[in-house]
Amino acid sequence: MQDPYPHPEIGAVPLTEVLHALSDPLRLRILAALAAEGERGWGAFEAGVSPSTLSHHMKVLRQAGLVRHRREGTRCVVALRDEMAERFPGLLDTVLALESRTSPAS
Amino acid sequence: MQDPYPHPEIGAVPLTEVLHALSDPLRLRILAALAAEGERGWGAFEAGVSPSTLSHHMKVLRQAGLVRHRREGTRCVVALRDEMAERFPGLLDTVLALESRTSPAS
DNA sequence: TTCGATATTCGACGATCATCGAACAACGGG
DNA sequence: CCCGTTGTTCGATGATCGTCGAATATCGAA
Repeated sequence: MQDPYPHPEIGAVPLTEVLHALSDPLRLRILAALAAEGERGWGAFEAGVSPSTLSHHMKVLRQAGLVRHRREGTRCVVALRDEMAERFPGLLDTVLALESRTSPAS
Repeated sequence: MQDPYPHPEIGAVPLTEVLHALSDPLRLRILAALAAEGERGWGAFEAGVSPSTLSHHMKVLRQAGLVRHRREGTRCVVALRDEMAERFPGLLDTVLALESRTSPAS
């Protein structure tokens, strides 16, 4: 948990890396939660996996330019990174819309 | 090269499987070529990989419901599978549009 | 300064992936 | 019927992935 977190230059992220980051059910659920309810404390995710695994997925999302990590006191706040909508317009919106239609939010 | 080829029920394909199929540069180029010029003989792809590798990627695309393989005499014709636009509307269009903008067609 | 809460990093493990060459199967043409 | 063309399948190999527990780092609070 260092600060600052390494975030990639958004223009340097390849499309295929973003698509790969999106191709996992858990990561998709994380993004859907962020899109629905805004930013969120790291610990507030009920992922059903160990902390180390969750940390791994967060890192994949961060390196793909999809989320930003920010330190807030002793915790970590995760938020969608809005530059993604400029880098790849429509991509995240489309995928999340399809995801919610296919696997309905409880 | 058997006939008929096994094609999945389009409704049974998970979104994450499609996204995974899309997350490879070569597969993306194959789809872009099909979208740009319509169906195409298997052998007409200049993929820069061995036939067995190309066959593998074709299989991934087929199993993800993105393309259809059809036998035509002694050859094999590959085409985009249009049911994909009903299963996941806008997904392929969005991705291909972004791909062509990011890596310009020569 | 010591302690607990919070998240990352470090092996390790089995699974999947992208790639290749070799062997194989199916078909049309001689 | 034998051949060449056309893809697929079958190991094999090295890389990456998802997962975990243990160890570690950082910060606020006591």
